[in-house]
Amino acid sequence: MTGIRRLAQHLDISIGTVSRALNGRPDVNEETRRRVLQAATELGYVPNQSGRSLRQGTTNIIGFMMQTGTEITGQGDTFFMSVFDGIQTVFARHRLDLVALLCSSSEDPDDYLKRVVARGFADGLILSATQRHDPRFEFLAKRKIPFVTLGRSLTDVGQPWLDLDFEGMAQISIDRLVARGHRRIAVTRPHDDVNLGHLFVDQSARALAGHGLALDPELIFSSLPNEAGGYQVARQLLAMTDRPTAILLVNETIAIGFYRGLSEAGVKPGRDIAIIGRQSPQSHFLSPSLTGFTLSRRDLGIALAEALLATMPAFSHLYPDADPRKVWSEDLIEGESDAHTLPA
Amino acid sequence: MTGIRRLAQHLDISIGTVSRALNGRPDVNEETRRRVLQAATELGYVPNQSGRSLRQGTTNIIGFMMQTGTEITGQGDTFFMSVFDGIQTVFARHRLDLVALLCSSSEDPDDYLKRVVARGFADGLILSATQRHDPRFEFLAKRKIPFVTLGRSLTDVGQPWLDLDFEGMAQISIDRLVARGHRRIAVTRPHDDVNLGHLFVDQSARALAGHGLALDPELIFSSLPNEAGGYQVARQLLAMTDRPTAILLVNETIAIGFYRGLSEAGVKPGRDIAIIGRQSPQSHFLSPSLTGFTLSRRDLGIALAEALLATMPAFSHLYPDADPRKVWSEDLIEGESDAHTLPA
DNA sequence: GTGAAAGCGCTAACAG
DNA sequence: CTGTTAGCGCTTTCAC
Repeated sequence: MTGIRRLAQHLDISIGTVSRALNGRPDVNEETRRRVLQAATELGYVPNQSGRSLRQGTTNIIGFMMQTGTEITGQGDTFFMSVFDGIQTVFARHRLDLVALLCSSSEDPDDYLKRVVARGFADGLILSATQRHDPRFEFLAKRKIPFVTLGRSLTDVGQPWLDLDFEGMAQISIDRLVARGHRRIAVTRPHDDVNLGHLFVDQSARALAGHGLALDPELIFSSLPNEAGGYQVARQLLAMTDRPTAILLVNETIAIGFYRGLSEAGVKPGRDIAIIGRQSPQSHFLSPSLTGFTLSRRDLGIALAEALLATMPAFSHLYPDADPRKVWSEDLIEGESDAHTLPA
Repeated sequence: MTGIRRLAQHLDISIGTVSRALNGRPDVNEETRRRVLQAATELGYVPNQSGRSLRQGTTNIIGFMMQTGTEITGQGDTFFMSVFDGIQTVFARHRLDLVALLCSSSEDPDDYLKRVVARGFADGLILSATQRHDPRFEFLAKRKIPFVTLGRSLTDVGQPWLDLDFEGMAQISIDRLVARGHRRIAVTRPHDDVNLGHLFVDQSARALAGHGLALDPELIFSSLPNEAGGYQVARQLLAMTDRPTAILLVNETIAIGFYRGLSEAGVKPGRDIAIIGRQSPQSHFLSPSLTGFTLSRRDLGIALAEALLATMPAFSHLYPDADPRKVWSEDLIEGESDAHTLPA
């Protein structure tokens, strides 16, 4: 005898009543409810999730899909941890649990997702690392699984998304650098087909065009979105005969490696080259200080969670005006890495 | 009509046979099995996890419990991402899925764990951030949930564990620094009651004693296990009248902040102070280069997975000589941060 | 080698 | 307000 049955027997009432009492149904005698709740605490009873899921067709679990292995993630160390924390403050209100679905680097993400969905693992999903064309979206839409993505894509099935304002970052950065006399400006982009790379490079080109300048294809540096990638970019850049005078770093993590690569050659940010990047817990400790964009990861998480809940039938009424698609703008923190002005 | 029932109807055989065919039971006609497997692929059938779990009492899921929020983890995402990747190479052989159980920073870890277990969420667990006294161990042992911990604890219920060799790091570091003429050596430790802090500080003291030296309590710096914590330590250290000549950094992430704090005061590692720390993707790009310990996170993950499986009845026969408790030693990579020798 | 049927723990519909 | 019961999808006896 185990589970709800044991609890019922212990209290000498039926399992139906126990279930109703625990699930807050109104049609239960308050005294009965009190006894049930107390006994549940005493005996440490918690409903078995499998039984409940099987019956209700829901799991109360939301999955955040991410790839494991270090080269891939691209966000800095604690990026996701902070986002998770924001998500959870929202989910806690609805007794939803967030788990990270870890797709091994040796498994195809699309296959992994299919498996997770078919198993009925989660009630909703959050996808990150959205690709320029992302088949996962279509699959989920066909299966009518609620999901939200952190990142846009050319694939559009009407799902909600949140994304950082890469166009805004590009525009502001370019305007700022041009105003300081820079004409030869480089940009970085991730090596793979993740969507943000396209957004960032394209908008940089447009912004430059607005000033009558062109984005030299030689000045688009592809890199792994990690420290080593940044170091590589620095080496490549330093080897050029006609070096850029400024560069935009699109990934958070690459600044550290990039700085190191420069310093080995005695090239100093804010004097010999202008850098605009993104703030992170690590970049905070670079010297000269980095001029870069910052955002509240926690707030981003909260918005992600609300956007997802707004698409789930069971919760949508609670989030009537959650923004289904939103570009999340970031603030520029001025540092010393682009402090100098070029002579005219 | 859905699930296995639909598949059976489609093939015009019974659901029992379908189940047996899919689960590789021997008592199935090979031709039948072939048809079932093919139909399953065509229709994209994957067994519902809740139904299966309810029946079998297992979930085929292993949970890795971690706390969200940035200050707490101390290790970066990338640390865990690499460990996960190692774990998954082992689990893939047994069709086990690894998920990260994300305990919100606002929830008590012990309560969270109870909830997860009672729900029957996972067949086994991996715990990190082990505390000096960790009630989670006793709880899991009582419930007979297989688990392994990344980190030791004074709490001992006979569970398997893996841990980094903090004593070895302390001993080697101290010996090395003393040999270079250092007598006044500082150590860091995490601010909370995580077990590794105790191990590291205690062994440092013993190692010093071996050289006839004492660990000055003033030279034990508690810090948040992140970049900001390292910066704080540097500030405190610089403010002292009788500064140490060397320091051991126990956390991976603090080196960056610590370097920055020093450089603001013009204090240079390897000249004005000796530093021994731990290598990480970020520390790789510090200058002067950090002398520090390194390990293969992926191999650590593999060992963790094997240690866990060795305790699970369903798999133990496959891992007869997995080491149930192992201190994982790290290699010292010589850098420039402790290059100098003190005058006698 | 296959089909029929029980039952895992739970919730919801229905009867009282 | 409470008890009884069907059935969620699946695996596993037990007959045949």
